[in-house]
Amino acid sequence: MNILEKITNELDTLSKSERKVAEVILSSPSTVIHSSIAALAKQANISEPTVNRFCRRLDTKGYPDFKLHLAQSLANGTPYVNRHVDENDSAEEYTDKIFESTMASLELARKSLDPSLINRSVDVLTQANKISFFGLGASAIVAHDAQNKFFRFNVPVVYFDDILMQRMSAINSRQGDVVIVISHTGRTKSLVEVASLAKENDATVIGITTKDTPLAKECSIVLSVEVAEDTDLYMPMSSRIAQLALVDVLATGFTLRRGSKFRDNLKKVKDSLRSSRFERKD
Amino acid sequence: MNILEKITNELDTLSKSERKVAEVILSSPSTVIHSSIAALAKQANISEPTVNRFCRRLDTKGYPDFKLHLAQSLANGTPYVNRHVDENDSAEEYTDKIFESTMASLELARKSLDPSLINRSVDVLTQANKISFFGLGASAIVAHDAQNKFFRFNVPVVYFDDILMQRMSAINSRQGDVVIVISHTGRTKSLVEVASLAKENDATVIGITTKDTPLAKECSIVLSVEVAEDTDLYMPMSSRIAQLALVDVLATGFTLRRGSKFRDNLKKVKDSLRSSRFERKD
DNA sequence: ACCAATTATGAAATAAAATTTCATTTTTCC
DNA sequence: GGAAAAATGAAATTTTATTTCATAATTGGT
Repeated sequence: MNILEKITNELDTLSKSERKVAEVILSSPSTVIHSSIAALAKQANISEPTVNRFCRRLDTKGYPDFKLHLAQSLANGTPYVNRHVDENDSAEEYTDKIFESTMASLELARKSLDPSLINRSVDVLTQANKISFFGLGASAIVAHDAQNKFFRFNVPVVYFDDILMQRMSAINSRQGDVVIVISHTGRTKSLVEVASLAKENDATVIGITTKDTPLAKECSIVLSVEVAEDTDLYMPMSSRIAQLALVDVLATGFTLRRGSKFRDNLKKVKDSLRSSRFERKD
Repeated sequence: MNILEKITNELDTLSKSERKVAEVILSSPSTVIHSSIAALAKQANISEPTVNRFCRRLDTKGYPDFKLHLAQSLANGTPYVNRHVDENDSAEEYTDKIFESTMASLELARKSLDPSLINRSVDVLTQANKISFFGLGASAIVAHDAQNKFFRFNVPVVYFDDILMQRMSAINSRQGDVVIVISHTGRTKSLVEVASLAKENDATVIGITTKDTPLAKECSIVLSVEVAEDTDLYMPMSSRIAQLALVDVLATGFTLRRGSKFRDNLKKVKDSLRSSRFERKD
């Protein structure tokens, strides 16, 4: 949707003269939005009709419409997109790219989440006798984090990143227990089995995973987190951050549901750490 | 700066006819950016020069320039900002707020990072004999995640979230070892001590923390991650996500520095997981 | 390497859009 | 109530964008 990206993408479908136009625009887009078609044509050393044709090729109605699109792309910097890290990127470049991809993933994840399912999950969680978080690999970190949050709520909560412990725990679960299984791929065999075991033992199984996967099929509630393909460079990156944000959402929902008195309690938990820290001398 | 806000603000300094223009624009700004001055004039039941005067009153150069500003205001609706979760928020509302705050934090964190320090950190990491990640509480999760990433690089890497193990490990460190200490507050006493011990034993200490804190003072390199105040509702939320993104950046820097052959290796690590997963039937 | 066919390009003409000028109307304030 | 000031729109002008069409460049076939 971003016109600047589009120009970059279509660069090789353009004719020679049109490419000249593209280059002038890419090199200083902010100047162009204040130029007339004549000025731009002169800058690029080509004729006005060429500029016009260039605009049309990018699916805009003409030059003024193109400028509108360009202005929108320029507004607010660039919206977050997945830009791939490149072999020769400087530290600044790959830092920017990673952060931007992460933000783009969060944006996408947010859009793909179904609030009514979040609501149901929070319902179930607030009424749980016991909450278990299971994950492996990168998702283990998310489970770990979830435990760190939920244990503050003074609810029995466990987290396991060990297959055997997960199995044992799943088998011991019963009605009223909530098991949250985290897996980006939704295809990790042992986790699918754990989910299945927990379900057989009447626990409510919430899956933080991708929809339409073997794991998703075993869950009572599927919180599907969509993440752009191939953002990750052979390591889980964006997916786990989206999952963590989702855990934040669940924890927040939980505290809201419990009311203000409960939140005072959280403050106490936080304050209890004070003695372990150096004073701030403000 | 936002032209729509500006119109609203200046509404009472406008003349009667100009106000008609303002109302038409405010009621459907997205239509206006595709209208000519004549169309807009007709819509508002006033003449074209009035539209032009209206534009000038808003400090734009004329109608086309005004449309440009309008288009920019419309782009990207709302930039990511910290919006506080409210007592009575619906699931959808607090979900959006959490995700947006997270994105806002990432944006801020990115801006506050110094690429040259990232570069130096990557330098040090690629030459390390051993890498240790230490954190407690929410930062333990970040350390855990970092281990999960760096162990793929086939470098000796450890992670501890236990004070005693951290101390012992720090005391055993030596020249060529890199110790990464993670703490958002930078004031956790035991972690500051661990950093100090590691430093005394000639390890390079990298702190992922807030600058100008007791921990920062003990570090050879401080990667300071700025996070907006009081985003967090008695729990660390945004801070740890920004730290995780930073870990991604370091890991990415590491792989880039090591060249393409190294990346083939990563692929192998990833592929090794295949047998533990259900096949995808695409 | 040549020549038709296709495609790309720009000069000039045309059309569209925006702005200025100026006469008329409306409002303000004594 | 009426002169001065401000607001408004019709028409003229200017600026800007688009279309048309003739020419030039490129491509693909032999």
